[in-house]
Amino acid sequence: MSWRKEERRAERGYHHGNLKEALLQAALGLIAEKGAAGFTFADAARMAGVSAAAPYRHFRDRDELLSSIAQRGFEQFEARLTAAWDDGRPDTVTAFERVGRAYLAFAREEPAFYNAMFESGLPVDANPALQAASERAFNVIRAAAERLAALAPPGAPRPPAMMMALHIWSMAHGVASLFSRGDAARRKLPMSPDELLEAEVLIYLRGLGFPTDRGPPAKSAEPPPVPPEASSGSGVPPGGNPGGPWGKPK
Amino acid sequence: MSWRKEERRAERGYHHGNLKEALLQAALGLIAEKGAAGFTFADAARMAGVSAAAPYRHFRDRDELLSSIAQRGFEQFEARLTAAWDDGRPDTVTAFERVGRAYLAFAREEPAFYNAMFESGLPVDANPALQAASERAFNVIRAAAERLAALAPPGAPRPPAMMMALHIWSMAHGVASLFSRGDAARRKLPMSPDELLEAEVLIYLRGLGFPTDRGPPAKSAEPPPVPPEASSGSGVPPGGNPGGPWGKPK
DNA sequence: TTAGCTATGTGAATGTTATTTACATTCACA
DNA sequence: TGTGAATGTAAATAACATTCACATAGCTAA
Repeated sequence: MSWRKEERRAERGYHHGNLKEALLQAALGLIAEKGAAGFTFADAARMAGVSAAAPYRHFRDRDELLSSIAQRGFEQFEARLTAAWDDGRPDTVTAFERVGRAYLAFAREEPAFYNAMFESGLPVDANPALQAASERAFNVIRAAAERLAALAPPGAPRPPAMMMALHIWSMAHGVASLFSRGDAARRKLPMSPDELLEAEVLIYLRGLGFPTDRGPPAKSAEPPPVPPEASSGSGVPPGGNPGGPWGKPK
Repeated sequence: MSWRKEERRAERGYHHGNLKEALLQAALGLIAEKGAAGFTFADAARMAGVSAAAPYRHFRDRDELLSSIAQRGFEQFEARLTAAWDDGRPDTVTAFERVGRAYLAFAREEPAFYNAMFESGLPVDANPALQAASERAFNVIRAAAERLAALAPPGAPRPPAMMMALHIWSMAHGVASLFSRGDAARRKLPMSPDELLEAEVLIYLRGLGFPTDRGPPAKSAEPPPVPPEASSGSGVPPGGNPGGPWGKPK
């Protein structure tokens, strides 16, 4: 077995050629497996087939690797939220819910990124670049909330968009953290995390006086929703549960 | 400085006398400072004035210490939530909100416990005792939701209490995780985490058709709320913001 | 009281990790 | 083709987690 290292070296020569990227990928895999806490700099190096000191040519230290991953995570996160929002098509509420599902989907499908971003204990606001990336991702939610707020029913007081955005964010993050990942996900729930969040958001919006067209107080102030298009695959039939937020799932 | 160890030994003799508890306390302090990830078994031992091997007489390994802390945390958490709920006095909605504030207060005032419980990456459901303790804490929220659900307005469909409980839990957890602790708390918010959560819950309850007596759709189906009593000190004036969930904070 | 069992600590390994340092190998390019 | 910058390596240091053989103290039964 001890020839492995040499063989790999032979295959690729003294220089790796793409070590930085290889380390990021290795770390991503390790974090997905054992969490950011269990991830080890040495392991990543080993996985990339280089000595334990090599990574220091590309990252100041272990934390910088972690930060890089979180940074990249926020960027992909932003991209997915943006795609889900799709500029509010076909209608604001539908698109808004799609953003929520995208949030959960990201947490589920990219556990390593999500872990690095929200559960690694990284001092996000100590790193300006990270801070900014996180800000940009949040701004997608904020912009969506802005559009939603503008739709406030004529009579009702108009809720501050920022507050709405923070509320939605906290719901999505709460559901994702508690039910949509790792072991806690195994807790027996009466419904899937997606359904749970969807219902939560719908009830919340209704509490703000928005027409959600799927529950009791329905009176659309917006052009009627277009037949649902294929949404970013999130495992939930587009359009949600007919019959209100807590209609029994088929 | 090197006499410290001997002196301490002299003070207490060969046996510590209460090492297990001392280790738990030391760990609690260390986790509060540096997070569960940064906490070190050796440090705890040092802090308690014993050798690095001593702790193994009381805990199988570092993880078991962490689990013990999480366990104890869930117990205190349950106690605080129970006290906040106060069996639904003076009225169900008020008591329910108080539970929410207690959730945030715990996250804020017991960062070490909160960290061990929710952010340490401990496999909660791998440990039956932990699992059970966490369950018991959640049941306080669930019981409260049960009572709230029973109050559902006559005409409206009655929401499943379990779903409500999960929703409230996710809101509280989301706000606590994102805004009520550590560095992220420094994010400039338009309102305090307490106010944020209170508004969120009120809007949500209104969305379920509950009279929240502080917003537009008010028609109490319950004996009118008693003048607010002093609630568990949470920095928010008991009774919340008059003028609706998003009335401008004074 | 005391012999001896048990609980609790101690020091000295072992093996692993993070990180630094001095030195080696390549690459890019003047 | 000579050379400086970039990228790797091995070896060394220091801190941990964990284990093991041995030391002490507390307590109990004779």
